[in-house]
Amino acid sequence: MEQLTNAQNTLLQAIERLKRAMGMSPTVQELAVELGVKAPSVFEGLKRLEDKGYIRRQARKARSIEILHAQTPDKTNLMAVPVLGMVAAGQPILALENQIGQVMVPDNVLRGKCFALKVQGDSMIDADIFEGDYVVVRQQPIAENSDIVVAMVGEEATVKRLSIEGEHIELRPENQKLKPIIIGQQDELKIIGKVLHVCSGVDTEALLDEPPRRITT
Amino acid sequence: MEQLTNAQNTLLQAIERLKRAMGMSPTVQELAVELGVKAPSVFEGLKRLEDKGYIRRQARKARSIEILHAQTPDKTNLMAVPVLGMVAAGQPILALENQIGQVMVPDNVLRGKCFALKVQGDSMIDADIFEGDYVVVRQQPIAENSDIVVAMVGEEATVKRLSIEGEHIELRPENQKLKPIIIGQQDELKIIGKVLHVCSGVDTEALLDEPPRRITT
DNA sequence: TTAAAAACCTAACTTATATTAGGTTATTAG
DNA sequence: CTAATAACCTAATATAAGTTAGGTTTTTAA
Repeated sequence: MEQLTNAQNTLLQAIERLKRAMGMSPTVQELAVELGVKAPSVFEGLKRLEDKGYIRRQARKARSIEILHAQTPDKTNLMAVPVLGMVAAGQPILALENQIGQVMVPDNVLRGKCFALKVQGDSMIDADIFEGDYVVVRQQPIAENSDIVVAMVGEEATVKRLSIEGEHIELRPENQKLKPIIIGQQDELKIIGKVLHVCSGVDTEALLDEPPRRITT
Repeated sequence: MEQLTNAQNTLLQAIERLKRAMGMSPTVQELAVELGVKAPSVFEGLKRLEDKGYIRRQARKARSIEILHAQTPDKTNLMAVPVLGMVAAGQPILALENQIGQVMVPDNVLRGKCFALKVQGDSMIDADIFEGDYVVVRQQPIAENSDIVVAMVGEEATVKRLSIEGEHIELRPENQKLKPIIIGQQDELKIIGKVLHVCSGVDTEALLDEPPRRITT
């Protein structure tokens, strides 16, 4: 990979900085302001960075800079969340209570009192929630229309998308093949909480077959 | 939070879908194509979504839609990476070998053979690497200019930014207060690997003070 | 059933963003 | 020292993206 000049280095770092700060790729002009130069200079610099393979972009598209070789690695902040049991995503099976483990969750998704449940069944696969995944749930007694919730229907816990249309309440699976659970006036529905995040089953096998070699450069 | 109409719901879902697929917020026109309608219709829909508090945007800015209430939660895929020891980010202190634990890392950052090291010292704080953090390292004997690397200088392991200018090699701290380590011709420098990611120290205290209440809705 | 709101359209228009042209001034490598 | 490249500029231009105006049709709620 080809060397970067000073100015190119500064530019690449500015892209990373702004991207982090704004949560989106900066525009050419935003970079120009940040660096105290004019837009065409930035544009030229971007072409060089692209030639050298550090970034990729889509011609004429706004905010389309993709960083291929970040100068500074990203950071993840994980928090442990207790796993309180299983929850059926297909046929409702089991209930909650008693901690059976922990999952790690990026801390920025957590809000309020959270816990996790291991998913059984395949009724939410279109929402990318699969058997063995963990749903991170914010404990709350009320939910809104179209929230994905964990709810008790009678004695069984389930994950579904909540649909409230006036008086008519349904728990809808996210799976073409399955039918909604319609909640009648006399059915007992308890909202346990709202699903904030999904963690896929953890693969604990070591990535490292051999110990790190030490080779002089 | 106010109810969404059908069309608004479809729009919000399309925003989420495109955002995931493209890695950036879609434009009004891209949404129009996706939904098979014209741009002004989308624009109108966006205003409604904003009024109802589901999204936020910056007037006239391209790709500035921020989702405040996602319809479908994000997913994290974590993998366990073995922690092989400590590494000084200030004064080089200790070496590697022998697994002392594991850290969880989002799987998309991993490439090749990876392991983790716990960081000591504060020489890389400007790169957001703090004492107690874990650096995720890709094992490789060669690195490029401006990579953040783990390297052995004599018998000590350290994390620094590698600077190669022709024959002149330096290990530069990312901390205004500290000086670079200059590598002479006879100094022994072994590159252990490149830092791909940083994980902050894990907070294991439970988030849940009380067990989930069950309150009927 | 009827009025209001939502959802859509076409046709501009404005602003933002990317890009080109053509030049000057540093910097770098031989 | 000199030629080449990089880094910058001003001035325009082209295209993308967002927005407005004014209308029709569909849906929703009273």
